[in-house]
Amino acid sequence: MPELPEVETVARGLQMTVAGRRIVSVTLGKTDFIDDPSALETHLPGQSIERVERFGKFMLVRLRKEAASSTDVAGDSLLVHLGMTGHLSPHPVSEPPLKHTHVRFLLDDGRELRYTDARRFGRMAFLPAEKLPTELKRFGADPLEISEKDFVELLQFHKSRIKALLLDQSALRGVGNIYADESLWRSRIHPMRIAAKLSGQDARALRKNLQAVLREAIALRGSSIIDFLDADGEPGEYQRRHRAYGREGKPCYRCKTPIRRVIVAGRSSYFCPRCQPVPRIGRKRAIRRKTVTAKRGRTS
DNA sequence: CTCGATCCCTGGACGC
DNA sequence: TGCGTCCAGGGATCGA
Repeated sequence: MPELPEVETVARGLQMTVAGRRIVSVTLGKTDFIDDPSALETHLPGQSIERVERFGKFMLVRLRKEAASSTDVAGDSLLVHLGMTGHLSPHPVSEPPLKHTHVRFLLDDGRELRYTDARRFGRMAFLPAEKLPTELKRFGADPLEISEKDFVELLQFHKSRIKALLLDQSALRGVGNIYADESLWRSRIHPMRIAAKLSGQDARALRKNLQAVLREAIALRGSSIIDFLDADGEPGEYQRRHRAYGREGKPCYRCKTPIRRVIVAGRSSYFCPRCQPVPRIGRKRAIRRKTVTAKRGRTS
């Protein structure tokens, strides 16, 4: 579940370990998660890794052609999404590849940058310089950089549930299920509240808490629930700090009320029913839905 | 615009 | 031990 803090951790690690290296060749395994596999084989060999950045939940590997005279001009890039189980890390070529290794970039120093992804929920795409700006415009603001004014307006203009909005990459880039739930718990906001109906005070608190949660998670190298390891293969520490996510039935850290789980925007959402009360409208809706699903037979 | 449902994919947890 | 089933979940897509 790499979200913003995990991807930031991996990107920083790769920046330290592979920036400046030249890609010698590309070896592909399964390619159904790659936009245009042959573009990787055609365009990557010979280019150098100028730097590795995070963009939302993507890693943006900025490349530089051998002959390029200046580093100011944006070059081609490789966009990598780790999905649920993706790993991107350098290994000595002598080391046998792990199971589910689908892409190997041979580097000019005798190492290989390997992409491993059991579930192949990740994505990889080569982006020529001229296509990068258009691609990046599909995404919303970085949650760590968005101003208070912009954040409050973003909420005002959306009638969706706040949880769905937080997860919407075209609204905010990088927030996933864990940090959405954690920031809502800290802000005492129920995940089903309508974004536009939140008070300005709630909206401002949510932004502050979201940013705090993300910064703290980055400082602890992210959460490693099951599948996530950073570029050095070290698990993150933030999962020990989770106050809502994954804690169904366990007591709320504030009020001891058991944490509950509901599905919002198709995702498990953990919240404290006492600290994060359901708004009146949401309550009516929830009851109506319950009646309907009871007739149909249920899913859990 | 926003919603839910469905699909993608594999491995871990759990029940028997 | 082994098998079947459920579940996790980001994102694309489709119909309501």
